[in-house]
Formats: sequence, C-alpha cells, structure tokens
Amino acid sequence: MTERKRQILQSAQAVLKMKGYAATSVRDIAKSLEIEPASLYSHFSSKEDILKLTCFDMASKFDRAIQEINTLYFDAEQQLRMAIQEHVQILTSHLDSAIIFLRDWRNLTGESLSTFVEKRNSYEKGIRKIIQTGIDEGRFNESDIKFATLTVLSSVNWIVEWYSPQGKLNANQISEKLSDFILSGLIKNKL
Amino acid sequence: MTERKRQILQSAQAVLKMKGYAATSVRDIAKSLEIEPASLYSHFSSKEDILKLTCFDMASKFDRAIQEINTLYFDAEQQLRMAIQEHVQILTSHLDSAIIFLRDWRNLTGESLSTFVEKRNSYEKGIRKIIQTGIDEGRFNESDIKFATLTVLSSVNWIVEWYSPQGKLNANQISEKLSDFILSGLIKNKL
DNA sequence: ATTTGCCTAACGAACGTTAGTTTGTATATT
DNA sequence: AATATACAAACTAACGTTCGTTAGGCAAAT
Repeated sequence: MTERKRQILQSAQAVLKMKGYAATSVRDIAKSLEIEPASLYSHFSSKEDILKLTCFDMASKFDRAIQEINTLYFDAEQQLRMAIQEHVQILTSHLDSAIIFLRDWRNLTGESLSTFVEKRNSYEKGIRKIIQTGIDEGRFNESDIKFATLTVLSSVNWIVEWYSPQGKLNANQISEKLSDFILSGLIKNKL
Repeated sequence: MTERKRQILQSAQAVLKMKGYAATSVRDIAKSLEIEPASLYSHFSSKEDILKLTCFDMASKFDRAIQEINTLYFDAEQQLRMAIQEHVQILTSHLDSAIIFLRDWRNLTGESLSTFVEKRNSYEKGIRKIIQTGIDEGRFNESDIKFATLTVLSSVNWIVEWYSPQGKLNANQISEKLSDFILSGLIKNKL
C-alpha cells in the first residue's frame, strides 16, 4: 500500500463514517480529496474495495489481539481485562475505521461478506473461550455463555457511538471502568 | 392509517431491516409487495416518509414507557428493572422496526433528524434519571452517570443483533438476565 | 523511458418521483 | 333493482438525476 493510497483511504473513511457506506457516493469521497471521482480508480478497483479493505483491516487487528491473549497463561479475569483493553484501544485509535467496521460490514457482498462473518465469529469465539475458562475455573457465574459474550461485546462496541478523543475519559480509563462493570456481572460470590 | 398502509409499511420494514435503508430501493420494497414502485406513492409521500414513520413510531413507544416509569414511586432498582423489561419488550415485539430504528435513523434529514435526536436524548435522560436516583438513594455506585447510562443502553439495544423469536430465551427471560447483569455492576457494597 | 497520479468525457444502469389513467368496490340516488 | 358517484389503490410511462465505473490521454516525477 503506497503512501498516497493510505492517505486516500483515510480521507474516504472520514467521509464514510459520517453518512454510512451505502449513502456515500464515490463522488462524495472524491470531493473530500479534491480530486475527480475517476481518479480514485487508480488506487482502488471499486467502491466496495474501500469497504473491504477497511473491514478486513480492522478484523485482523482484533484477530491478532485475541489470538495473542488466548495463548497467554493468565486467569480468566486477567485475560478478559486484557481483551477489553485491547479492544477499546483498537476502537478508539482507529475510530473512523471502527465505525465503518461495526456499522457497514453488512454492505459487503459475496465471498467478502461470508469471510468477514467467519472472522467475526472466530473473534467472538475467542472472547467466549475466556468466559468459558472463567466458568471452568469456578470463578465466573454459570450464566448463558452466548448471552454473556454478546453482552460483553455490545457494551464494548457501543463506545464508538459516544467516544471522543477530546472527552474526559481516555481509552485506558474507559477499559478499566468497563472491565469493572462487566466483571462485577460475571464474578461469582459477589451478590 | 388505513389497514393497507399498515400492511405495506410492515412489508417495507421487513425488506429495510435486511439491507438497510440506504441500500434498499423503492423498487425493492415494491417487489416484496408485488406492486409497481409508483403505487407506493398512493400511501407514502416519499421513501423517507417510511423511515420517518418507523423511527418516530418506535421513539414514541419508548417515550411512553419511560414517562410512565419515571412517575412511579418505586425505588431505583425496581424502576431500572421495569425500564429494561419494557425496553426489551418493545424491541422484541417489533423487531423489524426496532432494527431500522436503531440502525437507520442517521438517514433522516433536516427537521426529522433533529427532532429524532431530541427524542432520543430525552429517553436517555429518562434512564439517566433512574440511575441518578439510585445514586442519590445511596444504592448505586457513584459512577460516571453518562458512562453508566450508555453502557446500560448499549447492552439492551444490542439484543436486536442476536434475538430470535425462535431462540430459547423469551423477552422476559432476557430482561431478567440483563437486569441482573447490569444491576450487579451498579449496586453498591457487593464487590 | 517508464510509471504514477490525475484528468476529461462519457457510458449504461439504477435511482426516487411525478403525471395521468384505469380498475374495482362501496355508497348514494333514482 | 338499476344506475350514478366517490374513492381507494393500483397501473403505465416516463421524467431528470445520480450512481459506479471505464476508456483514453496528459503531465510530472523517477
């Protein structure tokens, strides 16, 4: 990926996050870069190519993080805290991409869509594994695993709806608060 | 609203929830009803009209629920449990509309958009008020109020991403689990 | 001399929407 | 009972616009 391509991608993402992928035209993206629409095709093969790159880039970041954490020999609580911290870190440090990744992946088509869904499920499985470990260790409540996993992911992902780099909470403060909140709902013998 | 209009609206919502508002054409909607695109305009003034009706219908359902709960003289925990139950009930019993309401409101324009955001903020304020009461009563942790509110709403709203009427959990079971989870994160002296 | 990055011009397809008309059905009048 | 009126709901045909994309060329940098 050339410097210019990365530059264009970034500008495109800034536009896409505002109106959403489907409602944003190639001409909108071009305008933000002050170039002609056709010029984009020197760098990308299609509009969907931009979406694909963005979604898969983010997916692989999450994938890398969870793979690493899953192989570490910490206990479930520590692992979950780390996973949340990494997750929040990725979201907040690539906010434009993150918003597109979370909202617009449904506009992928064909093979891209199915591969993306696979990757997403695999990540979810990584989180689920941590929670399962916590239950097996007798540390977490024996709650519905799928339910617990989705609730964790939802509260983490929603931060893109309100997070601002100028806000009073930075990424680590958010992770900590969120981890405390989530773990108090998971950890045993505390009610 | 005539019977036919309601019928068309319902069919339109079923289509819209799948591809999203922006990616769904008027022709897609018409096809699902086996009528001509132009025929839709006997019932709706524009494509956005369908979105507007859907979003504001849902918004007023939520508004009605929170208004009622806010005026009841229960304690904060009971109020929050009720609010979550009502919220889940509304989401799950109007799943198509709920998905459009949550995902596609950004496609509203002009006055509709700003009015919608107002209504949404007002609902959020209703939830926040309950949590604030809990803190004032000394029952809830003195956490960041905005943070707590958004975390509550995020975990509740995310259920539309996985809920199925055929799933093993019904609306009330989900509300209960979710309430337990959320309240364990809010209630004092339990850690 | 080749490549990179952008341009102009334009393509066909799909878009939301309008105008005007036809059809079927329920109600009111003869 | 037969006929006229009214209205709802659909139709055909088409409008101007915007869409994503392609072809081919030009200028500057390597």
